[in-house]
Formats: sequence, C-alpha cells, structure tokens
Amino acid sequence: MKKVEYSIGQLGKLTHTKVPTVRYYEEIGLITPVGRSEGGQRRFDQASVRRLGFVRHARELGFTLDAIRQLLGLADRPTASCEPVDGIVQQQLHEVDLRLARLQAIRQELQRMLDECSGGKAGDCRILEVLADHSLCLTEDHDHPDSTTDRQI
Amino acid sequence: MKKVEYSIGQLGKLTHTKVPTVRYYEEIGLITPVGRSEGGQRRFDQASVRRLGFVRHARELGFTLDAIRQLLGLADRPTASCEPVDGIVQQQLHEVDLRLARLQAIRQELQRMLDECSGGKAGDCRILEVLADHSLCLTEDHDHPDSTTDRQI
DNA sequence: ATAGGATCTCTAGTAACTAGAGCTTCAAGC
DNA sequence: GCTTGAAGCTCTAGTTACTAGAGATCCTAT
Repeated sequence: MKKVEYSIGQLGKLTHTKVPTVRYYEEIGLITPVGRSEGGQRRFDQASVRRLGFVRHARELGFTLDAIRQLLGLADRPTASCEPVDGIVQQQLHEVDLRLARLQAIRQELQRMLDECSGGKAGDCRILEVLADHSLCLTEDHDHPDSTTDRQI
Repeated sequence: MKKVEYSIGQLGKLTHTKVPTVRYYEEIGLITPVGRSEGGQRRFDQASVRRLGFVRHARELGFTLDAIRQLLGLADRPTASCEPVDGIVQQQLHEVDLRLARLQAIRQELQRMLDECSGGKAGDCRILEVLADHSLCLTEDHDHPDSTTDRQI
C-alpha cells in the first residue's frame, strides 16, 4: 500500500473546497500540507482529506472557524474527555435556535407586508409605510442590528 | 413650529444606532445630514430620523444595504409603481425561506449528534466521528459553504 | 473660564472567504 | 526532448456591515 499524495486541486475536488480556500485554511493554521513538490507545490495526503472534510462539514453546520479549531484540537487528543465537544455543539445548537426564532419572526413580517400591499403607487405602498414606521410592525422582539451578532447561513 | 435639529448622538439614540454606524451610512450615501454646526458637527432633522429608522428597520428584516438603497430610491418617488418594492420584498422572503430550511436541517443534525454522544472519551465521540465523516450524517442537501451566500441573522 | 463629554477625521480590524495580476511548474501529446 | 496549456505559486486588495481606537476639536454646563 503506497502513500497517495494529492495536489491542492485534487484535495479541493475531494472536499468540495475551492483552491484559494484551502490556502486560506493553511494560512490560518487549520490544515498543513505534508510537504511540497520539487517545484514548490503543496502536497497533501489522506489525513489532510479527512481533516479538511471535517472542517467543511463543520462549516456547513455553521460552526465558526474558531470553534472548528477547538473541535480539531479535541479530535486530535482521543483520550481526552469529549465533554467540551458536547459543550461546543450545544452552544451552536443554541445559536441556531436563536437564529431560527429571529428568522421566523422576520418571515412573518415580510409575508404580512406582502399580503397588505395592494400594488398601487409607491406613495400608498403599505410596505414602504411599514418599513418607515417601526411601530406599524407586529414583531415584538425589536432587536437592533448593531447588537445582533449576525453570521452566516 | 420651529425646526428641530439633532446631533449625531441624539439621532443615534432615537434610532438605536451607534454613532459610527450613522457616519458609515453617510459615507455610503444612505443618509445625509441637513448641515453642519459652526464647529463642523453634523446636524440632522426629523426627516433624517425617519430615513434612518427606515434603514434600521429594513436591516432588522435582513435586507442588505444594497436592497435598502433601492427601497429608499423607490420610497423617494411616491408616484412610481410599488411593484419593484414588492419584488424586492418577495426576493427577501424567498431568501429567508431558504435560510430557514437550511437552518432547520442543521438544527436536526446538531440535535442528533448530541443525542448520540454518550459522553466518554474524544476517541469514541460520536460527534467527532460524524463531523469527520460526512457520509454518517443524515442531511441530504449537501450544500457547500463556498457556494453558500451566507449572510446575517 | 474650564472641565469633561461629545464630536471630528483617519486608519485599521472583524469573518470567511473571493478575485486578480503576473509568474512558475507540471503533465500530456507529438 | 519540446511545447503548450492547465494548474499552481505569491501577493495584494476587495467583499459586507460594521466596530474600535488615536488624537484633535467642539460644545455645554457650572
């Protein structure tokens, strides 16, 4: 069984990751090539594929790169307790729940705005009115964008 | 009835907007002070308050500043048809729906991961396993972060 | 008159990439 | 062995919507 090596492009294909993204992950220390070719091109191995796969999957689930860095650190020490892993995931679930709640409220208001728009001139547009006057909207949870840690997905 | 004027700080309080954010919105052309004081400080009026209120409310609903710029342009021409407004809002609703669907799938997988974790060593951690091996996860819609236009809320 | 809070401008930083310029390396075909 | 074109390299800068800080100036109340 010989060691298979991958170019950055092959690694990218295997993990559905764009090449510049792989380089970016290397830059911030999430993955490291096993070496370089004679001419200086990056070479990766099977472990890189798994590691990058992990990163990508976690990103799909909305984890920040920072959280992923922690998860990777924990995954690297198989004898450690998996409690912190659990904590990170629980935290993420919590944030997803918050975002779901906010999005659902937003969805409702958008839908209502659309329902009320009768399609005339902008001057009479109910949508523009609601947007201009917050008190016309139903949402209670008046959450101000500045304070909202708004992130991805 | 005399014209009331507001400093940037007062405007910020009235609209729950941080002062640097107000300046940023001015920089990108969303709002404009009515003038400046002798000493060069910005002065705003009631119309500024309404306009900034509009921006903030639209941001809460997840519109991009670009969409908001368009909405403001439409709101400024009351005789124009409100059809494009409707279009922008519908588009936004659509995006919110997509995001809700994705978040719900994510929520499910996070929950399942937590349910399966028995709390032992990281080496046996089901969570880390699932993260490392995408094929272990239930989500069908394998959506790759790169291609995801992931934005706020 | 003065103190101290508010405001000014300017630069730089955040997350997680993406895009482009200008150059070099690699692999396949002849 | 040579050529050619895709793929790789580094570096800089751009994206969105702000936020933070430095150092100077203004405004208002005592």
